[in-house]
Amino acid sequence: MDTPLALQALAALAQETRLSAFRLLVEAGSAGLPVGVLRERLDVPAATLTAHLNVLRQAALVEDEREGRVIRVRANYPRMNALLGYLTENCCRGDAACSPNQPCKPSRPGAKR
Amino acid sequence: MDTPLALQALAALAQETRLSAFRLLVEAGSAGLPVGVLRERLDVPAATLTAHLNVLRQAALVEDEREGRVIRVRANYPRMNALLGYLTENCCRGDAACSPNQPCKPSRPGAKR
DNA sequence: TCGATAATTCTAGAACTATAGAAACGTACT
DNA sequence: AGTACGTTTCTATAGTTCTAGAATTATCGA
Repeated sequence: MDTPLALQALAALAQETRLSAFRLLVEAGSAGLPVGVLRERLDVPAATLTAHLNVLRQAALVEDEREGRVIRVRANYPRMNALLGYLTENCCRGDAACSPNQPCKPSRPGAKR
Repeated sequence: MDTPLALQALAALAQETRLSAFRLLVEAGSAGLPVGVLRERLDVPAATLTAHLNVLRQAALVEDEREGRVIRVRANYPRMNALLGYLTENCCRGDAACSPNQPCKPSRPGAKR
């Protein structure tokens, strides 16, 4: 990940509604959540949520897929892991004891809550 | 780490000069760097750098110590690790295969560059 | 084709953030 | 005391981001 992408991702996450939305999606795993469910859980007007989702989309932190009228949104785990890696890159001059971040992979696509 | 602290840390990092400064400090390890060295490497006016350092300080991402006229700034590793942990918390519904982030610890305080 | 529902785009005002010059402050040296 | 140096605070301006109502688009079922 390069600096402009990391900045975009950080700026996207640096806002309460977006951070909460992203965390709900990270928790939801690869099944993701419909926009309407996010709207309900976050309790924001639809236009406001869309504006925030657009920021997360541009930063490629989430992806979505239409299912009829519903749009299902998912966290982009590889992008999230790339961001974590970027932040710890060259930690302590690349010392082997440092930066041992392991990626987070959604392993149970449709598991129950 | 709670949500307001995470937001503050993310907002602090979501700016080019601050992100670069923080990364230089992460790389520098626990020896940190004097403000003047940061100013030189980042090539920004002193007042601008101070304003940015104040944001990183408020977010507790850096700490500093006066050494005579020089102020030496250090990355706050525990805080950085807490932020990374916050972002992956409850990843994929707390699945054991997920969120195995390991902390980054500066292990060689005064190692050469 | 119509009506309902899900989500989006458009828009504009309010709130916030970045930038950097000038002045001030703290420490060191003579 | 006086000068130099490193850093900060103060301040103002320019620029960006947030928010949400109203209008719009897309899909579905009858």
